[in-house]
Amino acid sequence: MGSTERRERQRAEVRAAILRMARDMVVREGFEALTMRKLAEAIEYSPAAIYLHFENRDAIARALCLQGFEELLARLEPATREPVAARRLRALADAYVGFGLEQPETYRLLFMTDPKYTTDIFRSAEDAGGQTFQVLVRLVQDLQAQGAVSTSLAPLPLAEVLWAGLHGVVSLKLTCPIFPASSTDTLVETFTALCARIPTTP
Amino acid sequence: MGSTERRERQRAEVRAAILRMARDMVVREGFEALTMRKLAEAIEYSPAAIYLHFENRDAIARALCLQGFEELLARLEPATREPVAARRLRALADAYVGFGLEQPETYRLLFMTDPKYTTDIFRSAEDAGGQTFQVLVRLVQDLQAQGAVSTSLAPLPLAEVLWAGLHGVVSLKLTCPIFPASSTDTLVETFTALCARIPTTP
DNA sequence: GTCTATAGGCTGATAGAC
DNA sequence: GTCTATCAGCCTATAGAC
Repeated sequence: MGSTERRERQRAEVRAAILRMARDMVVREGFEALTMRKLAEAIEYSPAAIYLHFENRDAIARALCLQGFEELLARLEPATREPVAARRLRALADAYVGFGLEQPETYRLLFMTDPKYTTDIFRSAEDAGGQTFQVLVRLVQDLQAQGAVSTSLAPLPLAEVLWAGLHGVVSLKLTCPIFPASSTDTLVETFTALCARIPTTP
Repeated sequence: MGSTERRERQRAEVRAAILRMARDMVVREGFEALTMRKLAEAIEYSPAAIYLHFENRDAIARALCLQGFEELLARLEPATREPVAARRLRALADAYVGFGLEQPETYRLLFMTDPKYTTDIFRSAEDAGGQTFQVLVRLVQDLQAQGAVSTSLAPLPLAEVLWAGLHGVVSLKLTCPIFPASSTDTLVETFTALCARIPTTP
């Protein structure tokens, strides 16, 4: 009797379809434009059907955030393998900013919409938020070990400031298309240069 | 016959009352919660009356942005008078971040809501946005002249990165109350230390 | 100028039939 | 499980009476 399994599978498929479509809609039109009705219509179900898989709209947002953050992590991953800290800084910065600008609406949902969602990412500790932050802490420690950053500054706030700086560049570019007149590349270049000077090889 | 003047005055008073109440509501509950109905009720007029003074909700938002940005400018002004560039950097940073955290909903409206509003601030060139930016450019030039920032970086992108960094700190603190675990003061301290080393008096 | 009334939409969420 | 129908509310904006 594999009928329970089949039902489970079908159920999971509907859930996945809801999420896939929700993601599409958010990417295209932003989270505000994601309504239960439009979502239902898009997957060709009635609005009520969605509530069998998600408690409410917030639950969908949370699932999308989790997914979005995993995409961000995946995007950063290759850069984490660069051994020279100063180069790793630049690679991570490029990857982070690239993600934000290429997926503006996802980025907005993750970091610029509701404190609730953003907080969730960082509260689920060891996964999403914590992992990414650890990447930055390690980077800062290596930068200091390799003489690119003053050791008189504490690594934790340094890593936080690093994140804040990148977030500032991304979010300003997103909410104010005309202000930072410099290209994204120039901004990242300038920011990373400020953060870490290239160590003089002795 | 001063009756036209009286009418003009009354008209201006109603307009001012609308803006005052709108500001209050935004400060208390955020821009999203500002609706024409609630606004009308609060000033004890009918919704239709508001449309005699403002074309639509967006026009109110623009007026509030202008006002908010002037408040920000006023808040920065004292710091601009500090002659030692490194100290001015710190004073400006404190003032900027202080404004953002004390008036979170105003800050959100100015810089984190709709690109349209934020863009307006910077397009009206010589006033609001441009003025503030000039303050930062002058700061960077002085920092370079006083040996606190490398002259190998261009002043314009440097000033933009400075703004982005401060914006990053404020907006992360606003949208993610738990993430930057460090205190605002520590973050600003760390950020300004990264931006400018204290020049060694020769 | 200010009102009432209303058009013409939208929303999240749920009860109850099948 | 899925639907239809609907509740109960919100919104911006405007027409037309006073």
